[in-house]
Formats: sequence, C-alpha cells, structure tokens
Amino acid sequence: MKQENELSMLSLAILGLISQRPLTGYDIRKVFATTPMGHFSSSPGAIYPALKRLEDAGWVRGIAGEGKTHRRRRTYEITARGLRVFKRHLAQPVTSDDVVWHMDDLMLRFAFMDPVVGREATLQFLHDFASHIDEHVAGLRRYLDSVRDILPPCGRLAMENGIQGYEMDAQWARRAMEELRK
Amino acid sequence: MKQENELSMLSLAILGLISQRPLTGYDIRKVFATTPMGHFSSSPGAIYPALKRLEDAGWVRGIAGEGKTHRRRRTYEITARGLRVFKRHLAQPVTSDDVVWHMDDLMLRFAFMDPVVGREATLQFLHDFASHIDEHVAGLRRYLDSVRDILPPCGRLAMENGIQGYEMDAQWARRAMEELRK
DNA sequence: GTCCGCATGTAAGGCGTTACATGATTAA
DNA sequence: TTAATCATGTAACGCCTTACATGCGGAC
Repeated sequence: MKQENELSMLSLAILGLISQRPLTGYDIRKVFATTPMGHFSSSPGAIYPALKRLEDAGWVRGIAGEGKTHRRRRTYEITARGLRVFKRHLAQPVTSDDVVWHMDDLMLRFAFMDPVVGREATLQFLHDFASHIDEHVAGLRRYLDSVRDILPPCGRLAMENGIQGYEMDAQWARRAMEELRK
Repeated sequence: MKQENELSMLSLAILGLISQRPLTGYDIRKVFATTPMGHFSSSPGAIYPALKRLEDAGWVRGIAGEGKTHRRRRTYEITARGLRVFKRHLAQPVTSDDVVWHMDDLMLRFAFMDPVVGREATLQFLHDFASHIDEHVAGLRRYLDSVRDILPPCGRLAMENGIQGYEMDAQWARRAMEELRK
C-alpha cells in the first residue's frame, strides 16, 4: 500500500520516453494524446510541471533552442543520474504489495524494462509477477467463497471481474515469457 | 477524459456503503482494510476528510454518540439529497470516454447499481459497457497493427495486455447479463 | 488577415498520501 | 499494567485537474 519509490507514474512514463530519445514537452503531450500509452493526461498543467520537477531533481536536462526556426522550444534529454534512478526503479523486485496496489506501475515498468535491464531480468520480472498474482488470486477466491452466500449478486459479479482480471494477467505473463524466450 | 460528475471514487464508495446501512468512519476503514473492496486506502487521512466533505455537501448526516458506551464515535447515514446524487451518478449512461478513462469508476458503479436503479437498468448498463469496450478494442487493435513492426517486443506485449484486459471485461459483462437474467 | 496548430507556461483548487497526535476501552 | 484495539482527527506535502494566458508560424 506504500509507494516505496520516489518515482510517480507520470515521472516514470516521461523518463521512459525521454530515455529512448530527447523530446520536447509538446512531443510528450502528443504521445499521450495520440497513442494508448498508459492513460496519462496530456494536459500542459501535468506535463510541464512534471518536466520541471524532473529537471530540478537533476534527472533530465532541458536544452533551449534546438530547432532551425526561432520558435521557442525546450528539448529534454535524460541525465546519467536520471538513467540510474530509472534503472533502479525498473530493477526493483515485484512484491505482492505491488500486485495489489500498483498494478499499473508494474505494467509501465514492464513496457520499458527489456532494453534497460536485459532479457534475463525481464523474464524474472514476469515470473515473479505471475506467482504473486497466483497467490493473490488464491486469497481473493478464499474470501469470495467465505462471503458468497451473503453477497448480493452484483457484488459477487464485481469481485469475479477483479479475479478474472488478475487471472488474465497471470496467463498473459506466462505467454509473454514464452514469446520472449524465443 | 473528464470526470463529468461531482462524485470522486472515494465519495462514491463511501456513499454506497453508507446507503446500505449507517456506518462510522472506523467501520468504513475496516471494510477497506479487510475486504478486497476496490483498492481504497483505509488511512484516516483519507476517510475522515471525505466524510466531512460529504457532510458539508449535505449528502450524509453524522450522529454523535450512538453506542451504549461513552466512547466517542460518529455514525453516518445517507440523506435524501445524498441518495438522489448517488442514484443520479449510478444512472448515468456509459460513455466510451468512461471505458477509456474511468473503468474503475464504472466497476464501482456496477457493484452498487442493482438494488438502487433496478435490474433492467443494470442489464442496460452491462450491454452498453460491453459495446463500448468492443468499439474501443477495435481501435486499439487497429493501432497495434499499424505499429506492430516498429514496436519493441515488450511494448507490443504491454499493449496486448491492455487489449486482453478489455476483452475479458466485455466477456465478463455478457456472462453477467446472462446470470442476472435468471 | 484570420484561423489553426505549435509550444510553453501559470494559478487555483481538490484530494489523496504520510505522519503525527490523542484518548478511551478491553484483554493478557 | 501494559499492550492492543477502538476511534477520530490534523498538518504538510505532492501532484493532478481545469482553466486561463501568451505568442509564433503557416495555410487559405
């Protein structure tokens, strides 16, 4: 239930994009607005302050100018420190806590993981991810069985939706492991 | 991408619980801490201010005392106005926007829906839910096909995870419709 | 010459988070 | 009597949201 890491979801997403190649704030907004990348807001009130925080932390560096025209724009690139923080976040072991409270963070980590921490670590991640889900699903099923009779039908159905979502994630992870091993 | 309604997720969850029977803040914390009900924080810093906001809005009413002991406690019950707001929120039609940005809100609405808005409306909800998902999945698939070749393998897998999650939800909704019709 | 897309930002407000604080009751 | 549980709150902080503001450049 605790976010043990200093990286918010948005910071992670931005760091991940910028780590691949330098981008302007506007570029990032376009990525969020036009691709189904996470569910991040592309509003300037989110992006520009986030970039400023990352720059203040020393994790990205903004370079003014860049373009041939005189149009004002700032291109950001990741710094060595930023890359270290990014890698450390991606390399964190999966905890059962993550599975319950930070599933979206886990998926975001996965999306950026492979080129940064290597294939072996990615496979390990998927393996741990799947086992923690199995464990959590077992707990949810136990709970559901214990309250099945007293739960209204829609409460039960809502719970089943959650459980099936987790089961799907575990299956997906195991398929992903197979594909990545090839 | 806009939350068109005045009810935050936490407010909705609290209103839903209290609408079933009067509860204290501590009762609500226990529900959040001990059942897999949503993924709400059971921290006092979330619950008590939320109850205060609901009371200020006139949607719940707190009654002091209650218990036989002299222990200080406040029991909250929903007001007529609160019930109206709650019902109106549950009765909102499903939009494609909801499916993309507020899936968790939709599931929460569903969990409380049946006794409040009736079986017919619940079935309608599930039907619209499933169709909007179908539509959204079609869009995601088109996007995935258009970038499949240039996407790194983990990016592709992360997207597939999202798509499969949506497909699971649509299947679940159709199964739920069948079960509720019986 | 005006509208649209590019491009960057600020201000106010809402709400959740962590951490801290307090005090009563019950079980060992 | 001491620890755990019951029970309610506040304060500081972070970060996202909406809305507003500003100015350049190209297309028609």
